[in-house]
Amino acid sequence: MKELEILPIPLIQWYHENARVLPWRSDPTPYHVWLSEIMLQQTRVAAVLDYYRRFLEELPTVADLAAVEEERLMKLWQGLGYYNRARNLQKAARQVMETYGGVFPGTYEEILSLAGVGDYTAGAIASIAFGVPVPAVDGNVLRVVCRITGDEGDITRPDTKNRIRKALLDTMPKAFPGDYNQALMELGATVCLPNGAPLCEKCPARAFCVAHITEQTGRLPVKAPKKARRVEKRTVFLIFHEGKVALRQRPKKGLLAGLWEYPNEPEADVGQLAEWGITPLCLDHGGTGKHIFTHIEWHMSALAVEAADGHLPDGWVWADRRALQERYALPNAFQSFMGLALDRTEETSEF
DNA sequence: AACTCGGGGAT
DNA sequence: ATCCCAGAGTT
Repeated sequence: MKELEILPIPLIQWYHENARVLPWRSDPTPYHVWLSEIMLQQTRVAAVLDYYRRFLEELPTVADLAAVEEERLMKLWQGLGYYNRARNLQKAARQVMETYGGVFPGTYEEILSLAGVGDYTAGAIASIAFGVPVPAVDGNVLRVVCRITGDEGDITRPDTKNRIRKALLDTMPKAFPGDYNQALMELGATVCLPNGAPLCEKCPARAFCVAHITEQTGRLPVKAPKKARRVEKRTVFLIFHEGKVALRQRPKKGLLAGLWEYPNEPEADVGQLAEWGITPLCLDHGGTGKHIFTHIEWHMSALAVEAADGHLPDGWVWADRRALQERYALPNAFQSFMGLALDRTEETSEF
């Protein structure tokens, strides 16, 4: 592993010259670093920027986050995905308030004990916000290290990840662990790109990178193939009455847990409305939509319904246009029906 | 170890 | 279409 011993100085030099200007780098308090790291889990920098700004604008401190209404929290997270990150974020904020008296803990083990914080995120917060010399091994770091050292290990395997974490711990510059960890990630995000398209001419490790020298960047890192998605057909019901649309809340666990949605069922028809006690006055096609999750693909066909009266099953709500836009958190899966819903809802005085 | 959990941008 | 992203929690 002698490549990792040579790496720190040229990499840190490169990082100081090429680091992107990012909002969580300008004032890296533990709260800022933590929030950014949670938002950045499996999510690109570009997708996070606006969410990060809006979130801190409304919830500038850990205490604010601990106290905010869940419905408002989910609205702030709407569209970012992996919604349990938001719930765990608040759970952890309450841990910080109650267990640590409102002061963000500074050791790797304490940070790791927070909800939603795993070994990567604990390492990132500890090193960046507190200067603790621990690695932060994400997908970028695995790719960079496997290429530079010519590691053939399957990066989807925990033992490969643990081996690389240990190698980094033994070779990282202990004086500036935060910059080193961020430099590894920055290199992976901007130069050592995936899918065999790295910009090796720009890489500070090009002189000693095993994958570059032996022309194996297209093959490394080794990664086991992932399982195929399953397709689900769903019928979506856009039910209107007096300028409002019917919404229901999804179950507390599982896919899109706790978010609001237009009622939908697997391959249902108008008969479904009777089961809900809804009398359709007129029916239209509401268009179609496709949404691709990581492991599921929804093919949706919508029915637009004008209801004869205001009756709905327990727990469902009538949302006017403003509530649809500003109150209820809907997943992006239903975005293709938003245009029709907005057309057929009205602003009302209620909220 | 395998599975679940979003959404989007790049190729 | 496929890959993969500053991964973590559950089973």
